[in-house]
Amino acid sequence: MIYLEKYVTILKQNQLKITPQRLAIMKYLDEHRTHPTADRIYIDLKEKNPALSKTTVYNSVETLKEHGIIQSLTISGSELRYDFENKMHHHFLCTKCGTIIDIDIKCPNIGKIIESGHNVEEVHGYFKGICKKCMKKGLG
Amino acid sequence: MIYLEKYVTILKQNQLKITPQRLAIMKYLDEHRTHPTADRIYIDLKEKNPALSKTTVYNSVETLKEHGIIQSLTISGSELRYDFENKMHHHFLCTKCGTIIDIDIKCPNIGKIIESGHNVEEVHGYFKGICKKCMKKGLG
DNA sequence: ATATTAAATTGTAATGAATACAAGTTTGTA
DNA sequence: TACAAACTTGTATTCATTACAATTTAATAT
Repeated sequence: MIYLEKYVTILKQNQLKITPQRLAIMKYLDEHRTHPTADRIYIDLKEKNPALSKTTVYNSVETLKEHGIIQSLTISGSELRYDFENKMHHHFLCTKCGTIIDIDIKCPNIGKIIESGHNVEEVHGYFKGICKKCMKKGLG
Repeated sequence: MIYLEKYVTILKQNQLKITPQRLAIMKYLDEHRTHPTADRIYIDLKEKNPALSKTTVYNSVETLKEHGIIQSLTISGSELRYDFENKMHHHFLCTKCGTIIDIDIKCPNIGKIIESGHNVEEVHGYFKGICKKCMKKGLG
């Protein structure tokens, strides 16, 4: 379990208890950068750990999010998705293949909003359209 | 009903049938720039028109959205919200009072994404934090 | 005007993501 | 080793949204 040290350290830094469930969820999110839903995480992790509860997954991702360890996306509308990458970046949802692509840009408008008196805590940039791959396939 | 001409024109331009329900929904959205949910629209319009069906509201806002007459937001996560303003702008959700404020800025990053080969159809910029009013009240 | 037909509306039932809750278990510490 | 707080589990709900079939209405042609 030495390879889980990374996640143990993060949980300790956040004064969160180290549980096998949280470690499994963090490892899963770290290794699956596909912006999965809580339900997807649950289904996949349940295979190796049948005792896992859906509530645990929902609670865990919420806790990890509250501590800024992971971030959540609402780009697809009907469900929350999670991303182990917690630095600011944008997302592109392909309406053909459903893939969510990371867009590594920062929003240059935050300054203006802060200047106008609001306190900005989260920034989300979502683009929707047809991705490069689908365009090349002639699906555009 | 002369004051509904504006919405009649929009529906005609989009080759959509002119129904009292659609007119009422468009008028409501035009006059309530609070980014209401379909359910909010339903509850409020049902008062004057008890025969209104929830399904009609959900169908109508979806149709209006498909035609680009209105736009939808997923900023609050658990529900879809609608906005009569269809030009590109961003939104700020205050986590204290729940207000969604329009932010009249355009995203300067779209060009880069198009250059990289994706076809961009929708752009959403969401900011979350504590709004100016709540900050002044000392709620920050 | 009237008939026609495609489109829209209605109401109920079903789905699916997320949450509430109470009981039991585990973690970290004393 | 004992303890309290935190975490996990499973079930039962909630709530937004969708599916669907029957009915009604709007726009067009007669």
